[in-house]
Formats: sequence, structure tokens, C-alpha cells
Amino acid sequence: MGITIYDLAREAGVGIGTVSRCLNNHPSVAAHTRAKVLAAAKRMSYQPHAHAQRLASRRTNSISAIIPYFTNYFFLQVLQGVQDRASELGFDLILYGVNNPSDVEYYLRRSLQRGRVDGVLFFSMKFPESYASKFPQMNLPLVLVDTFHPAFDSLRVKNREGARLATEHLIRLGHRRIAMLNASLNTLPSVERLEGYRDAMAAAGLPSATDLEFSSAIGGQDGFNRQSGRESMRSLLEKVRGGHSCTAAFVASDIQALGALEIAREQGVAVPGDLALIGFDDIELAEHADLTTMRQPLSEMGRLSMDRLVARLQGASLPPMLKEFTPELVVRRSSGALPPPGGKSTDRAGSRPTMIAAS
Amino acid sequence: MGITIYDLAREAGVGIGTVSRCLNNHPSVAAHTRAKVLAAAKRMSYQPHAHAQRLASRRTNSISAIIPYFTNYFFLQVLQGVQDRASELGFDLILYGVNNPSDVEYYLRRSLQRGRVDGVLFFSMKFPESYASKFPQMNLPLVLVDTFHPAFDSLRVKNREGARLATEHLIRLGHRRIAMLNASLNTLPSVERLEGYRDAMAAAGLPSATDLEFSSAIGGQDGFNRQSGRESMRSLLEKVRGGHSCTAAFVASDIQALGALEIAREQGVAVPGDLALIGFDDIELAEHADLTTMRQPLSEMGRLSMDRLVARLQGASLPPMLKEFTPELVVRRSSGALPPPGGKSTDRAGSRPTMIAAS
DNA sequence: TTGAAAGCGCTAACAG
DNA sequence: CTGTTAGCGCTTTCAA
Repeated sequence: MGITIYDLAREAGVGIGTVSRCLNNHPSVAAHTRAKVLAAAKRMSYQPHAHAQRLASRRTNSISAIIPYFTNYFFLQVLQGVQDRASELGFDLILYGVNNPSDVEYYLRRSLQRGRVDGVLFFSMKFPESYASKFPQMNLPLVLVDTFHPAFDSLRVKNREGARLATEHLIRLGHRRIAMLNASLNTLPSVERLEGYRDAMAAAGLPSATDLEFSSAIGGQDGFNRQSGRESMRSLLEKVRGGHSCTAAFVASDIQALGALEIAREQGVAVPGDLALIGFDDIELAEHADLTTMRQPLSEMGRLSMDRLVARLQGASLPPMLKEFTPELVVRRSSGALPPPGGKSTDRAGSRPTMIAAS
Repeated sequence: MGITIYDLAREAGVGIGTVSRCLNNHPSVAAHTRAKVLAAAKRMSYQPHAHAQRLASRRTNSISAIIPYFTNYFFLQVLQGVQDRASELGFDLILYGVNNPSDVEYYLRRSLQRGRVDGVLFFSMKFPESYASKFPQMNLPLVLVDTFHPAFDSLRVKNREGARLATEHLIRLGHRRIAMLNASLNTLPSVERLEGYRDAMAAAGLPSATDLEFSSAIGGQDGFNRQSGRESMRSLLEKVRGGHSCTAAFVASDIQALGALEIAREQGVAVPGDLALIGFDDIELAEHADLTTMRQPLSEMGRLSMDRLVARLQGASLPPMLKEFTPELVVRRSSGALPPPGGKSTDRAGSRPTMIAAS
């Protein structure tokens, strides 16, 4: 019910082996033979059968991406990079979105099935130890993105350094009492961002202020959400009214920072006037909210993770690689480093921020 | 290099046909034979080879989704619904993200390749007429989401009605001079939303005010972006300062409304005080910006489109279906229907909006 | 109910 | 350089 290489072979007056070679750009085919076959293929509008190819060649030309909560800007950007690059390389991307924890193992098992995919991209979740041996065993390449395991390639953001840079920005602006509004400390990024914050405080000789460290895991996604930001901000403002001084806050993610901004607005606290704020991620909303933040090279991470996977596919038998990305400070108004919006704004398509490359 | 049904057959002392039947729950197998085979399968931790199955059975158990600009909340939500349901049904979802127009044909061709996928979901773009005959011809089910073609199943939002409801909301609040800030009129949704706006104005006996209709396609994505919203809003305010009266605006999408809000803020125009605003979509940011808007049942559309595709897969030979969804009005502060934020806000996890079901 | 055998459409090794 | 042949791992007749 479809044209096969047998039809082409007959049409072109050659053997099926030759047809296959022509179609796959195998070098040892006479130029005129190739021309003849390709002409026939075009004439009959031949289309290879993907699964027959895959069965015979033992390569699927597809990879799976196992990715949490994928209605989230962070993942989306990374995914965009992955899909872009995959498409360029002729790979199909099978998307496995994790909505509850049990999905993870299901998708891992499915990906491990013989011959289903050539490789796996695993995002932002703790990689289950029980599967660590299965990938090498099945000889299936695995690349971790925004998470880490010693046995596999990982691409990560330098959370600690990013947090340090963010905090230093506030310190440079003259703040001494700086709060940290964090997500769940059960996640590695939160822990690392807390460390970076403390690093910067200590390095500046500022009194460690654990009384100004807040963390909330409320509202799902390990506290990386708006509600959690609201909650932490409320706690902070309460303490401030209770007599603690505090003039700035570093928030573990932009989405939490947006929640924090809402509370500030509700309670009449001016940002950056009364309280300077800096976030982390540079999600799209950050620009709209004029939020100073740390930008992560999201889609670039996606592209590079795909490249790494392909390198593995091609047999590179290197030791596990850890590639780390340093976030970049993006200065907007919420941190108080920029003058308030003034006069006639020449429109620069959404007020382009001042960039300061992070060392 | 993997366990095959031959291994299982030997282990269980039966033929490969029997093994296959057991694995596929074929009825005519003796209970104890089945038990024996399944035990062997478990013991040897057998995994079927996806592509061999697909080649032999002529079913791939996967579908492709061709989707534009997929770093966009609208598509993401729909996609989430699709992936959810696909996963429940045991289908793999192959994601084809369209970043430039030429991708569309490439992905359509790829999807049409014999045996690659069982069905195709096509999103939000004009379906190329030149492919309209190819799908029936290849007997490949196709479902359109947020777009329309008479020959195929379509799931759509009632843009015209939604726009009418939005405009009526403003009229009900007493506004008479209501602007419409639109995206590119080359897109169907924009045209329909404009019609709905005009419908409402006419029905209320308000003078048609084409001098208050703005549209901008600047900034990509056919004008469904923040920059375009800024641009339109700037034009509007200029006109107002030039003497035109206008107290409210219906914006074709939330993302444009956010841009409009930015300009209002920059130019010291109070929303909703000086100008009431209503958007369309109910993206996540809408809540943060306290934007009144029309909510579309995004993930439900995704799930239903998948269901429809599966129905087609199972051979239902029905006439093309058109399912339309009516957007729902979500009232927040930007339209001026709610009192300004007051006193001690009992926290309702992000100020839940008042809902008014749309007719 | 079951086993054997014939493909599904292609790739790749092997002669020539 | 090219044709032939043997699988890839499974599903599905067809007899038994």
C-alpha cells in the first residue's frame, strides 16, 4: 500500500541493495545509477518506512525528553532549544511530561525499552539511583539537564555562584540587611542558592542573618511558585514590622519574586524604595515586572544537551562531563540600581535592560 | 543483544506465535500456557521491541503534534492536555515545534511518511491547502486545534462570541467609547475577535467607532506579543490626547494587554480609573497583573483533540466534526468591576477571581 | 488451542 | 560498483 524499495528497484532496473545505497548516500554507487534511482524515487514519490529502517538499522533517530511540570517557562525555554537542535539533526523528540512522581519510572522504563529511542534527556529531577545501572547496561546514552549524577553527563547552572552574584549586587548598592526568600530546602537549587547568598554575606563581612532567611515549600513545584513567594514575603514583612531591619531581598526564583511583589504592593511597601528585590531565572514575566534577576542560558542549555547526547550516540566513550553555566546579572528597576522611569520613554521594544556580564 | 520472543518461546517451551498471543492478550490461549509464558517473560525481564512491533503490526502508537512558537503559554497548556491524555492512552507524542513557516511543510511531510505516526494534531496555523488531499489519501487521521478546515475535525474557540462577551462586560460597566487593540488582521482569531467586538457595540446601539480600532502585527507571532500591545496602546493614548474620548479597551490577547498596561503605567494613565482594560486568553500572568480576561479551556481542548484523534484511529468514519468552546469571563480589577484592593487581604492563594460563566 | 511459516520494509554483509 | 541474501523482532495467517 506504499511504494517500497522493491518498486523502485524494478522501476530503475537495479537491485534493492543499490536502491538502499543510493537513498543513504553510500559512497560506492556510480553517479548515473544514483541519478536514475533518485529520479525513480522522486517520480514515484517514494517515502521510506521509518520503522522498517529503524528495525533494520538498529537506530531510531529519536530521543526522549523526560521533563517535569512542563507548563513552566523555564522548562519550555530549555525544551525549545532541545527541539530546535533535534530537528536540525533529524531527530524526533518524544516528549514525556512528568505530572506526578510515579510517572518518572514509567517513562524511564519506557525509554529503556529496546529500540525505542537512541538516547534520553532527563530534566531537573533527582535521577532515581535504581536506574543508574540500567542505562550503561542497555548502552543507552543519558544526559542530565539541571540536575546531577556522577555517572552521567550533566549540564547545570552554577546556582551558588549565581546567588552570590545576585547578593553582591545588592551589597554593592549599599544594602547590609539582606533577606533571602527561598523555596524548599529539599531541592538542590535552593540549597545552593542559599549557600551563595551566605557566601556573599560572609565575604562582605556582613553579620550572618539567619533571622532573615525564609523558605517555603507551599503550593507545589517544591515552592518554586508565586504562592510560596507571597508567603515568604509576608513572613519577612511581619518581622520587619516587629523591629528587624531589612532593606533588600534575594528571592530564589522570579516566579516567587512576583508573588513577593504582589504582597509588597498589597501592603504598601515600595519596591525598590522600601525594599530592593532581585530574583533568579529571568523568565519572561520578569521584564514586565521590571525585576532585576539572574539570567540562565536556557535554550542554549537545551541545544548543548542535545549535542552532547548526539556525541554519545556516535560512540564517544568519554568520562561523564559536567558543564556548568554561570547566570548573568540582568539589572532592572526592582533592585534600585536604575533611575525611576522618567519622561518620554523612547521605545526600545520593552525597555531593554542593562546587562552586566557575570565575571 | 536483547531478549526476543524466540528466547521466551524456548524458555517456556512453546512456539513464538503463542508467545505473541499471550503478550497481546489474544483470547484463544489456554490459561496455563499464558501463565507459563508470562512467567518466563517476567523472569527474563522481556521487553518488546517497539519498532519491530510497529513494522509488523502497521500501528505506531504514536502521534505527532505540529505546533507553532511553542514557548507560549497558550500552546503549552493545550499541549499539556494532549500529552496527558496521550500518555494515558499509551501513545508517544512526537513534538514538532514550528519556528518558521517553512517548517510546517517539512513536518507535515515527515508526519505523512508511511508508518511514522498514526495520526497528526495540527495547531493554530492555517492548514496548507496543498496537503488537504494527502491525509485522506494516506488514510492518516488529522485533527485541527484552534484552526479550521472543512475537510477535517476541528476544535476551536468561539472567538467572535468571546469577544462579544468581553465587550459586553465593558458596556455593562457603563462604557460607551470602547477601543479595540488587535493583533494582525491576517489571522483568523483577530478577525473574529474584531467582529465580536463590533457585534457587541452595534447591539448596544453604540456608534461604531472604527477610529478606535487599532491593530499591530509588529514583533512577530502575528502581533500576539507585548510589543504590539505597547504600540497599539501608544496609538490609542495619542488619539485620546488628540481629543477622542475613550474610557475602555478590549485587547485581543492578554500578552498584548500586558504591553498596554506597561504603556499606561509609563504615561501615567490609571487602569481601570482612566481606562478600563480587558484581555483574552487568561494566561498565567493575567492573574498577576489583575487583568480581567476571557478564559479558554486550554488543556481540556488538548485532551479532547487527542480523544478525537484516537476515535479516528479506531476507524470511526464520521463526517468532519467542528467542536467549539465558549470562553469564560474572568473578572479581575483591570476592568473596574471590582473594588480596589483594600485593608487586610485574607489570603486566598493569589486572590481568586470572581467567575461569571459565559452564557 | 497451538506451531510453523510467511511476511512487514529495510540495512548490511558478502560475493561477484 | 552492484545484485543477492540473510536477517532485524514481531504479527498474523494457515494448517494441524
